[in-house]
Amino acid sequence: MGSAADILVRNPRLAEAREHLEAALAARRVILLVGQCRVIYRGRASSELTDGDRILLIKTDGSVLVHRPFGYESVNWQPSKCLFKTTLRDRVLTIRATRVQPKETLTILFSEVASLGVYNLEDSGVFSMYVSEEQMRQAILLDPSLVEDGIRPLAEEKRFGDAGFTDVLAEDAAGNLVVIEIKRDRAGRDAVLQLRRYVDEIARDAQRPLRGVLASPGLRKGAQRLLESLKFEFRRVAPERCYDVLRRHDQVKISDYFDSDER
Amino acid sequence: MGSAADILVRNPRLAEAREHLEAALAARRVILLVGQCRVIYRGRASSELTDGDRILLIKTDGSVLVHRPFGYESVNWQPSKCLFKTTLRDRVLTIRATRVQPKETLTILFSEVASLGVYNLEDSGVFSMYVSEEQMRQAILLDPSLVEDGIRPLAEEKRFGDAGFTDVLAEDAAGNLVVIEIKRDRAGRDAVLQLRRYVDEIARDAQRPLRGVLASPGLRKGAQRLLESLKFEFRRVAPERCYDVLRRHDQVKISDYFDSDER
DNA sequence: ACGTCGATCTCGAAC
DNA sequence: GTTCGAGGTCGACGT
Repeated sequence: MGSAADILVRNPRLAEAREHLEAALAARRVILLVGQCRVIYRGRASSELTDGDRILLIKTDGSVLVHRPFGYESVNWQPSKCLFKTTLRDRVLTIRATRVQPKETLTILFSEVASLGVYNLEDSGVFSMYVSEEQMRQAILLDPSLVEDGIRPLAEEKRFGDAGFTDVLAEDAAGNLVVIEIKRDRAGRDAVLQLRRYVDEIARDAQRPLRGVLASPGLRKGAQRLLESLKFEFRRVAPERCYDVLRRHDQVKISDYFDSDER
Repeated sequence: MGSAADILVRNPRLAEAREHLEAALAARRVILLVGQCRVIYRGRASSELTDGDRILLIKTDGSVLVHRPFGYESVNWQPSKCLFKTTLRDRVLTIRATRVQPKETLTILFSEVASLGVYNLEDSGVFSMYVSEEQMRQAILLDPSLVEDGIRPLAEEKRFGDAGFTDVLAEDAAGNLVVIEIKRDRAGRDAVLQLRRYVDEIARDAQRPLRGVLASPGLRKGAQRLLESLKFEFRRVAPERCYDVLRRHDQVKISDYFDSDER
């Protein structure tokens, strides 16, 4: 890494800040600007934020984040591929980030800059997450007994009309079709309704009895009742067991998912 | 603001960085740490991110964000009210942010620090946003002709079972009940299903004919067909007209929503 | 605490 | 381009 900070200045004059900014934007560097600003957004909605101290982060892909000193979420933002324009007038440094589709603009007006950092960051790190819904699905395909003994998956990612994909379509020991909806977290009513959509869709073409099964670590309150009223079934599937299956089939890279003291 | 940056150091040794960090965490300052790190998350799910240059932002409320040099979203994070612990061992500066409920920990392991900034930021700015779904609802309550002439809202925020709230329940000129579902953006199939849920819920108790109306700026593709098959209606309601109504009733503070050159 | 729903949601995948 | 579903979604609001 060496010295990743190209620029790191405290309380720069606005003109100086603008010069660094222009060069950094042209070079597609990561920019951190901390100072007093107000923010205007116009696009899908409109917003205004009056003066205060904020952190502005501009990334290499042209995405923009404005953070207040508190709160997890950014107060204003712009996704990647923004076009930038800076102006300096009347002691205000204006940064405008424009997105084309949909057309929206984010305008940040700095009246004071506490610090400006410009960085040349290299990040080719690999990000892995466990256990996603997709991994639960893979585990169930590898070992369908996670859901039910004697069940056999019929096709991966089979599509039915506009209703989207069923998570898994299978056949049980008795020859019934089984539509399986998977949730990585406890399933609520919305998951049951989603299952119903898939079941309805498939029922239109199916020539044999059809079962709807919700596979998840648990059920939220209303889900049980709704599930019963629709004659669907619930199968408890713990992410831990899915992980075991994946590991047994060497589908998982992570080494210390359950043993690490980081857990 | 004066000098909001308490600390701003380039390439600090890890021990120095840790000292500043500990003091800043105790003082509840905003912290910006840029450098090479890897990240481990354990909680509702698990994730690992191998080495790379990242931006770490810790806020006054104990929220944490780890940003890669690209992408709008943070790669790892922790919501507010985290507990922190830092350690320095084997040339690695470890920052651990723990959340109690749900129990989850985020561990960031820095091997190099390009810059460390500690800030005392003041932000009492006011954030205003237009036009939200709630504002569209207010506009429709103020001027129901936005949806249909002769319609009269019956009650705000009337509740029905666990199904949640209807956006607006009204009575039309003929005395029918009208359930109105509002969307600020073009409405998709999910909005129609949501409307059905409210209509079904109310139909159980209603003593008179019931209509379901979807009020939004437009319809997505599948929504039209689903709407028709369920015998519901669509009413085009533009956010701009809602804004006009709100402004006419002095319900809006913003001055230049449509006239500003920021638009 | 849990459940529901909106969001400038973002992001990706399929069509 | 559009549509659809996942997300450690988050956050707000209500029970």
